[in-house]
Amino acid sequence: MPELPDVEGFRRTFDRYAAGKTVGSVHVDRGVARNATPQAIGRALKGRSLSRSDRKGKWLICATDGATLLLHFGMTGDLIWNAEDHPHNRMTLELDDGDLVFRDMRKLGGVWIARDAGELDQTLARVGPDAVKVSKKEFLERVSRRRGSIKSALMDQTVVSGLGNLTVDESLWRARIAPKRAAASLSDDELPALNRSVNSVLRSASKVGHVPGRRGWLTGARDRSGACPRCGARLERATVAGRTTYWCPSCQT
DNA sequence: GCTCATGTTCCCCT
DNA sequence: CAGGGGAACATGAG
Repeated sequence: MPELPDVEGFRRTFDRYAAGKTVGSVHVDRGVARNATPQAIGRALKGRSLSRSDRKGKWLICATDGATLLLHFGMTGDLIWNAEDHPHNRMTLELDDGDLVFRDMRKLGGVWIARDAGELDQTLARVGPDAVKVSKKEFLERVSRRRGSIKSALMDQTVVSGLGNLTVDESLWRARIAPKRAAASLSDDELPALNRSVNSVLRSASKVGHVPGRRGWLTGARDRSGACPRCGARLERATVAGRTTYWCPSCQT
C-alpha cells in the first residue's frame, strides 16, 4: 500500500488518535526494529508524550517530549488504531485510551528511534525533498539533472521523496509522457506539466489515503480493463526501472 | 509448484 | 561516479 498518499493517511490516523497521548507499555517485534533493539525502543518511548506527527516522503515522523519515533511502511505496512490481534501486528503502543498498532505482513518496513536531532538527520539523510512540498523550480532542477529514464528519476527517493510505482505511472500518464523517456529529454513544457501532474495525483490520492483504483485513473485500468481511460488504447506493460510499469502507447510519447 | 506484489538496499557491471 | 539489472529481505495471494 504505502506511497506518499497512504502515509499521509497514517499521519492523520496518528494525529487523530495518538497525538497528545502518553505512551504506556510498548511491544516491538525484533523483525521490524531497525536501529535499536525492541527493548531500547520501548525504553525510549515509555512514559513519553506524543506530539503531532510529520511526514517526509514515505516516512512518518513521530516526535515526543524525548526521542523521535520514525516509521517506514515498506510494501505492506499499515497504522491502525485499536487493531484486533493479528499475526502481522509488529508494534503496539499502549496509549491512554487504546492501542496504536503498526502492522506489516512482509516486514519490509520498520521502526527507528532517533534520540536527538543528529540521529534524526542521519536516518533521513538520503531522503530528498518531499514531492508535494518541493518548489517547482527545485523539482525541475532535480529531475532534469538525471541521466536515466524519467520513471527511474521519479522513483528515486533521493531526487524527490514520496512517489512510488503507482503514483509515478499515474503522474506520467496524466502528463502524457512515456516512462522510458530520458529525464533530460523532457521539454520546457513537459517538465512543468509533469510537476503539475505529480502534485495533482498526490493531492487527490492523499485525500482518500491511497491511490484510488477509480475509473479515470490509470491505476484502475491496470488491473481491470487494461485499456487507457483517456483514449481506449490497449495499455502497454513492461519492466521499467525494475518495476512493472503500465502506460498508454497511444497518448504517452 | 509457480509468479507477482503500492519498497529499499546492496552488489556487480557497463 | 551514475545508472541499469538482479538478488535479497519476508510473507502471502492468485
